Amino acid sequence: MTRTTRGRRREEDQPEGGRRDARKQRTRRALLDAALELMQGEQSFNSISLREVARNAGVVPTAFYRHFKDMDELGLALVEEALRALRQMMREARAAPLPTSHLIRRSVRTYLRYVQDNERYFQFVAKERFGGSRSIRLAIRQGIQLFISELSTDLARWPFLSRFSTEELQMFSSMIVNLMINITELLLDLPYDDDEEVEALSHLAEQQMLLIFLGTGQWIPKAERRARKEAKENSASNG
Amino acid sequence: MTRTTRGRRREEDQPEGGRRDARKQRTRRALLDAALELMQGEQSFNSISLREVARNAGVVPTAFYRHFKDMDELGLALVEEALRALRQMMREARAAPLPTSHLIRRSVRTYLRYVQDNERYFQFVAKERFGGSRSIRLAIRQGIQLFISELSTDLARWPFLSRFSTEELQMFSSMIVNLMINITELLLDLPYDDDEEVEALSHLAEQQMLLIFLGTGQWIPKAERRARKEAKENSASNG
DNA sequence: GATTAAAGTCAACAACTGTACACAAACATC
DNA sequence: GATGTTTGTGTACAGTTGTTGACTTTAATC
Repeated sequence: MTRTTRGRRREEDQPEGGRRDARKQRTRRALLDAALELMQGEQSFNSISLREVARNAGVVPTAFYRHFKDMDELGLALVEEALRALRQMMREARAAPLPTSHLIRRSVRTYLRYVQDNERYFQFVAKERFGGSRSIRLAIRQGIQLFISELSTDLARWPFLSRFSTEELQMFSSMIVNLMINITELLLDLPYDDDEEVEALSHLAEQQMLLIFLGTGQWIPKAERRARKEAKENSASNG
Repeated sequence: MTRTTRGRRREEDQPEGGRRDARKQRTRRALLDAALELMQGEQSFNSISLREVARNAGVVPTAFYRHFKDMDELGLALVEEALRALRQMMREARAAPLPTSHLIRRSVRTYLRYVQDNERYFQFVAKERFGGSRSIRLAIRQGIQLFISELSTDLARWPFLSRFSTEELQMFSSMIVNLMINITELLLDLPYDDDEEVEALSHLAEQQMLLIFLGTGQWIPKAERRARKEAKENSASNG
């Protein structure tokens, strides 16, 4: 007759395990999903109402407050979820490093596939990156910055990029990230997932990345640039 | 006693000249300005209300309908104004071509100055590029595409870029434009116009452009690439 | 100067919004 | 099994919204 849950008495044990909490998490999820759903259309985040979200989640408006004090708080939760998922993907990609052959090709495709699978989140982030409240914008910006930094440390391990300063690597990374953000936004604006169009976007992204890498090949590191300048001045004063 | 305007009787003459029309244009402007003003804060375009705009323009809500049938129509008018101003700037820049020395430096600075001077419009466009209604998004996208095309034809005149196909030039142009869009958005998000920060952004933009141009220097045109491949195949079959 | 058309005002409406409060049900804990 | 807490419901209220329709004022036209 005693429940299987009899064992755990102390509150510290599995504080998120009860039936009650499961229920709570379920409607919380429903609210988040409802918000994402509503943003699939023309609406932006601060044009959708608390009531609309509640209605779409199959819950009465006042229940909203049991989960979020504000719409803004819900918005931040969405940003957090989106960026966490992205970081997760990055970490996995790093754990199983691709062979250098066709590396760009593969990682671009993996990424775009991921965007398609999590379209709603990316839709949200794209809209709120500049349209959202200050706090939301900041959260997104920080997420992107983190992204850039991680890519930067990855690039540092590439032999033909090792001669650059972290500052320069950051610049390269930010260009690559911005490029991918741009491609992402093009992908999101496709009327429907047309495989041919996605293929074209992949190709475009690859080409653009290649161009940047070609650029880095010709880039003269800051340190060297200074050295050359000094050499030139010396030869001028000597001649 | 006869007014100085007595001369023009026919409606076809100067259809926009009357005192009445002047008044109309004035409140129309007030409405547009009010909308821009309201968007300076946290709000996005479809979260500001018709009444709010009218109130801010010092006019009763119903007067709005004498000028726009919709908020969406007002939004499109704003896009149109913003893009027209931008095209105007481009045309002037082309009419007085800069000397090639420090060309990048100068044009970047001219552009960023322009963004600062027309901050409200750029703020609006940045927010609505992905947050707005379908029609607004489309209008903005078309404007950007036009921008890319014009830059592309300009680049075609540069000697060291003349060997590329229009398709390739379009790609280079789109990268440069996207780069500048990114810089623009960074500029708009500065808490206040801090000259030092603006200077840093200018420098960043220059560096990034330079990297792209270095990349084009190494880029093998599609036509040549095919030729080389064939040559390789021939030497393989001959050897 | 009378007539006509346009630009703006006023009052009213039904619908929707965020939030407060008292309440019912479900569950955890003793 | 009684008690207290948590999660969701129901009702209510004061504000705001978009849009109508009838109105005044203002300027252009005959």
